[in-house]
Amino acid sequence: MDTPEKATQIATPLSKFEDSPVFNYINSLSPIKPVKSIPITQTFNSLNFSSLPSIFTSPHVIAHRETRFLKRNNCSDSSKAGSSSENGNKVCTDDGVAMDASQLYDNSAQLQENFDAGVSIEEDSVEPSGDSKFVIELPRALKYDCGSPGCSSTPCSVIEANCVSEQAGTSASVVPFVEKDSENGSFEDEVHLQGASQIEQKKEEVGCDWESLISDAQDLLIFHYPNESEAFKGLIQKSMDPGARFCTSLVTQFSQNDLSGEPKRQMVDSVGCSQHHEMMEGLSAQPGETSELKEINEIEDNLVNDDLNNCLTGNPSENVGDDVGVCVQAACKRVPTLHRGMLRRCLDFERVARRKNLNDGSNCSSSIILQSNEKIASEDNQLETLMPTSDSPRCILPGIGLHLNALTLASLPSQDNKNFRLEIFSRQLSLPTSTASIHSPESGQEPVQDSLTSAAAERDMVPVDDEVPLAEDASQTSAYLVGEESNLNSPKKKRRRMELAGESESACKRCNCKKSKCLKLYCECFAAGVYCIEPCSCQDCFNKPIHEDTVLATRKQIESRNPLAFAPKVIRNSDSVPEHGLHLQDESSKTPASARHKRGCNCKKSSCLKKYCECYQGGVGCSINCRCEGCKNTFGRKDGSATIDTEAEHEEEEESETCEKSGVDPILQRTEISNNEEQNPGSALPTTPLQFSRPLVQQPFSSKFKPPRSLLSIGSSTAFYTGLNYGKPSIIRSQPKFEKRLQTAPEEEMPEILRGNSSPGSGVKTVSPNSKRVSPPNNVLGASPSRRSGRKLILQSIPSFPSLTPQY
DNA sequence: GAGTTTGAAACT
DNA sequence: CAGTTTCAAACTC
Repeated sequence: MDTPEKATQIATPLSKFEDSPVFNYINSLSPIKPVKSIPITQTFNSLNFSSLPSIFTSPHVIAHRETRFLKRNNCSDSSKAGSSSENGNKVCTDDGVAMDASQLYDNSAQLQENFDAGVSIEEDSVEPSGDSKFVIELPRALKYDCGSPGCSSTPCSVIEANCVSEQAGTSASVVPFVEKDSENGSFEDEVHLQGASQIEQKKEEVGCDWESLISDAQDLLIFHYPNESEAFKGLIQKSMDPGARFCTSLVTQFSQNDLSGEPKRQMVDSVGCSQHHEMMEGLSAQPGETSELKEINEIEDNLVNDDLNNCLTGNPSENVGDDVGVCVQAACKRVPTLHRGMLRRCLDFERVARRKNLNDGSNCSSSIILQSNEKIASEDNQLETLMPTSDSPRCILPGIGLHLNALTLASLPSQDNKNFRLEIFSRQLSLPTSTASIHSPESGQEPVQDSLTSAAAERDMVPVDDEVPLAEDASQTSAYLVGEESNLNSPKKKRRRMELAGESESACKRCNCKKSKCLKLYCECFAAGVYCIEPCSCQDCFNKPIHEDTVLATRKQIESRNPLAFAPKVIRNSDSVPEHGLHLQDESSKTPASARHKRGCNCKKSSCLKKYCECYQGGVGCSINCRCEGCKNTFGRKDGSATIDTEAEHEEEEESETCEKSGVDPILQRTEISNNEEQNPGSALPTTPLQFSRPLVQQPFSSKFKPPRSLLSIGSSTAFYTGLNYGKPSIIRSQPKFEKRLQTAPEEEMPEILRGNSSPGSGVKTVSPNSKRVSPPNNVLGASPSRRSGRKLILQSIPSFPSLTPQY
């Protein structure tokens, strides 16, 4: 490439310099004899050998990056900036879809090519255009992969990145790219404006195409995943081929496969994008390809997705930025805000968490999903921190569901964290867990199935819930939606999905902060560990990916003040160990609710009957920790009047009524349902029968629970707690059945855990209100216990865990 | 949609 | 640690 020339050029000056009188003089002063430039030249040569453009580019990229950030900030602050980023994400997602389609071909080689192509595309975009954003990320990834000692192989990182992109749903991970792209594309965007506008029109017409795309992609993935896994393996093994081009891969696929049926269609999707793009730009495309594609497109009238595909696929050969820009616009409209926002939101935090978790290893089958997530993180140059998937032996170790706080505290067991993350991701991200799982290279079927199962489980859950639009996290909803998509293509379902999405979105965290800049716990988004998104009507919001540093710093600060600040406010009984004591469950079962508010409320006028009351809002009864006056909490009164099981049941009934309004109850109902499902794993999940056992188990913790809005700390940190550990805040009740069965084993473990982790004091009731904050240690501990609870479920499914948990 | 109420969070 | 202030959600009209 260019490197050799550059090297020579560089070398030349050096040699001249050596010959210069000044140099000689300096040499004379120094006792050390200068070595001639040859070695230096060699160095460059060596670099040349590596010849990874990424290496050279990366520095530039990095340099640009700073600039990019500045730009971002400028743009991002405006609400639109976020949209652009989102769009970008979508674009990436679309690409991912295209990739998936290509994967369907079952040709691992093709898949590899695709991956390579995807990588190359980014590189290409970098070199020619010099567009900072898009380029930046990949180069870095490459760089890290190649250079970082920890990284076993570049391919992995690359693969991860690809996977991320592939996960159409996971757009969140892609976000960084998107933003970059959007920025880069400014120039190009203008050029393509017309095309974009056209696309937008198409989008409007198409309506749900995006979803259909996703669903289609999922379906394909599901069916073909085995191949994919193989392909992934191959990819992993295979070293990156920077030179490979996406177009090439597409062409190859096309030529290789005279595709029939779906494969063709997929091809069309993937290829069509580039084609379409070219056509729009008036660029010359490969003739044969174009014609064929057109035909295909015609055949498939419904593939309005072309727009998306185009955007998604992006024309590698051409400026990515253009495609991105166009796609972004198009994608924006298509993609439900939920997905976008959620994805982005969560991802960033995740990423942060990852950063903090340097130790995360990831090879376990379960980790597969994590890898995908990590890939996402890597996009933002997180690769540095990321450990090679293969490295970590820890997979076995029981992870602690961490919330960001926990992450900071210590290196966490990779697996659990990953799992949690995955779950979180699945929730948060519109992308179904299945997507993520698909990408896992090593996981082979298992991971996929797991993810699928989880998704399926969610689906199952959802259907039940369907009728009851619960206040769910948008993330959950999104995940659910995704899951649905995979299986359900019927228009009704889609509509429902859409509706749900809308509802979920409404349920999704939104803030209206005006003075806090969304950097205080006043802000629900911030408190939940989630970035603010479009739906938020906040002012001067700093809780955006752009201000990641600020957000993190603020979080740290707040955490330093109150380690539990970002912990879920409501803790399940089992999870709540720190406060109530794990053993208490039996005893605690007598308490009004299985869950309790972390700190307790301080209500004086609301009688704990309104959402002003955090306990009530969380769907939990008041406890000793509460300092409320005139408590009438329907979920359980402070005095314990409601504590009895029978009462609890009544309350549940009442709650169901109440909750319908509040939106909390539905969750509970769901949980119950989920429990039933868990009991009968096979019943619900059609997709992956075998793996149900695991997913089912896990799901309860992760995905199934749809904590009440306030409770649901969607954010990574909180999300971890909420969803995984403490998770189920509102769910708490649902647990009764679930817990009772599951806990039999778990609870046994719990005591040990408590002993090991929690201070003796925590054992029973950390009643004192003050203790609320005292818990920091507990929190940490609590996190682990909560994990266990989560683990518990997992453990049942997985034999190995039990042994591990006791250790704690 | 504006205004009020409420209680958590933040501050002193 | 207690008291006060600030803040934004929840609620009411």
